[in-house]
Amino acid sequence: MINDHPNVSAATRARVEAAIEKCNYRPHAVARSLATSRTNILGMVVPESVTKLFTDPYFPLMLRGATEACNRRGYHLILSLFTGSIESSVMHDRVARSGYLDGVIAANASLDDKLIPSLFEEALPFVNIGRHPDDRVNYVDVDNIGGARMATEHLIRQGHRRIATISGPLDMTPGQDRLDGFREMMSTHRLPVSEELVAEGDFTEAGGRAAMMQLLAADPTAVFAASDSMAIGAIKAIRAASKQVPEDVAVVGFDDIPSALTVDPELTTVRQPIERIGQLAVDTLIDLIEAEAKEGSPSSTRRFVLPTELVVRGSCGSR
Amino acid sequence: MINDHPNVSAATRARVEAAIEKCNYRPHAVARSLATSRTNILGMVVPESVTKLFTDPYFPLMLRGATEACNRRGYHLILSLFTGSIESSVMHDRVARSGYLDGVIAANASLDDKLIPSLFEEALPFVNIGRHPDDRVNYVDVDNIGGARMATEHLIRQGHRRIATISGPLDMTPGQDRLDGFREMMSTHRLPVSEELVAEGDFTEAGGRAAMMQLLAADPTAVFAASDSMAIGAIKAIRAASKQVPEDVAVVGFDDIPSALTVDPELTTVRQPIERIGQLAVDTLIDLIEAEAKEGSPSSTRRFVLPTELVVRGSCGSR
DNA sequence: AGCCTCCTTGGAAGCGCTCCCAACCATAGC
DNA sequence: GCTATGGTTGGGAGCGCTTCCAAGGAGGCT
Repeated sequence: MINDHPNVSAATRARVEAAIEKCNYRPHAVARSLATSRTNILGMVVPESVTKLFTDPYFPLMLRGATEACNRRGYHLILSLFTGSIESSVMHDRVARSGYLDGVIAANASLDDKLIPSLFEEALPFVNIGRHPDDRVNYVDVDNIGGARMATEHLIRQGHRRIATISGPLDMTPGQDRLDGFREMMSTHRLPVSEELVAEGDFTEAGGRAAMMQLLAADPTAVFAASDSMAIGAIKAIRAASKQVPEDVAVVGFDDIPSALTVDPELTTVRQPIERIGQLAVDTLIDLIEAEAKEGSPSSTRRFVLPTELVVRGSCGSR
Repeated sequence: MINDHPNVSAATRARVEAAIEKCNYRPHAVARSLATSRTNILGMVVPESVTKLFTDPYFPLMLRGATEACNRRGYHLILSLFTGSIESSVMHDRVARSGYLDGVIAANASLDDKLIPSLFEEALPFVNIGRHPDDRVNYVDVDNIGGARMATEHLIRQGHRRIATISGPLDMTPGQDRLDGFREMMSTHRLPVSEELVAEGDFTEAGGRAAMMQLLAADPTAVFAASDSMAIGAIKAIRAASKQVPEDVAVVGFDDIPSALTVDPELTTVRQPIERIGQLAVDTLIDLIEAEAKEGSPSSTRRFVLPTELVVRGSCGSR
């Protein structure tokens, strides 16, 4: 009875522990898993649409938060990137039915991603990163709408009227929400948003650059980019058009990735607690798994929306 | 006999497969693992000294290569970042003795890292990323010395004589090797390398910037940075000192990360096949595991050194 | 037609652990 | 001194798979 059983005498315990020490014994995790039907392994699943963004600093940071929580709570993390070369139904099966996973974190599964239905089918506990309309889905998200509102309002307060936005992909909820927040705040201030002031990016620097080149035709005095990578791309496009940031065009980003501090001028941005998201997703998932094990039935849905915060630096012209 | 047994009649096989289909049956991976003592799970271990570099694009790319190979060959990958908050002996144990891993990839374990001895002790097959002097260690590396030589030689050919370098951390082999390559090529051309022309960085952009600020005192006409992130930092420091790249100071980096193309001017750099490293490490590890399972004894040591390639762009002044 | 061989198939053991239950011992109460 | 009680310990079943072996069946040979 290695497992902290309450009714073992201290003497026996000591004797056993001495023996363990002597033989250098380790319990065999696989055998234990078979007996308990628990593996202490979680899956982190990155859908194909998101894998290409994997080099954005967002993912490493989120992953670092997730692994930190796993380390702290004694779990392992299997990383599954859907890499296109394998059919995604195979990957879904491998994740949902591998038998190795106690639970899964879905990294920004889009609303129509088939991953989530197959997770339900296998009754595998999971937490999505990013909101999801199905009310059985547990998720951890950040206040994208609020953040986008703050960013937009800040630009409006600076006196800007012709404000453009580079949205994220509109099939991803953060892309959608940040655009919604922008539109709402513009409309609150009765500022029109003509279609030439909106360009869809893909969260990458190259995409931001391309979108900005297009937006420059509309001659905005400010731009709200839905990610820092895109904001950095936008700054480059603005410079390439021989304009100054922030004098000619003010720029605000979203994420507060490390390089927001290393661009010139430093990027005004909406900070989201990226590592915290990974941590919280893992902690929530483990709580879910352990509650289910204890109570025997799936526990109530858990949802967290972390606050975002405007960080004012040089790129918006207010410093 | 689900497992491709040779002596099963076609009819029986078909019947069994129909039943499998009908009951929606999946073999229980954990039970199978217990019986075969194979899990098809690999570990990717990132030592503490390297975890802080985890947001550099290098790791996501390498990881993407590694997961691609795992997907292709039907393995899973457990990601272990040593996050300081947990004592590293505990982490070593959790990796080497978890019982879940068929093998391990050590991501740039430094020469004195205790991870490698504990892997030997458990007789767990492993592949290190980066060379290792112990001749029992399998590894995958890139030709860091050759790459550094090419970069340096290119600058010399451009007519530079006073060439500085920003090295990586000298307790990591790539840091050491790239500095060696630089020194060798300088010495080949009988160019002195005074100590004021060498600054140690930490592979980060901030570190590169700080190192460059220091080097500017020595007034070099060119600088070889041992990573692109550091090169980007260096460019910023050069600009901050009101100098031009490449006119006043030519810059060459190392890695060819995606943002080498998005800096202005585009970065001349030494390309290393980052995703390929991850892939090759996984493929080698799996080969090792499967050979060992077949032949019963540890197979011979495998070592790969991938070539590097100079990519000439704008930052070195030759275009 | 009988026998041998090879192919096929079903069954049992075992992987190393947990969990449960029954047996045990010691102590205390009557 | 005997039973009741509670705390302790050892043993057996079972988790779901693989692997090995023996029994059964079909076909070919003499």
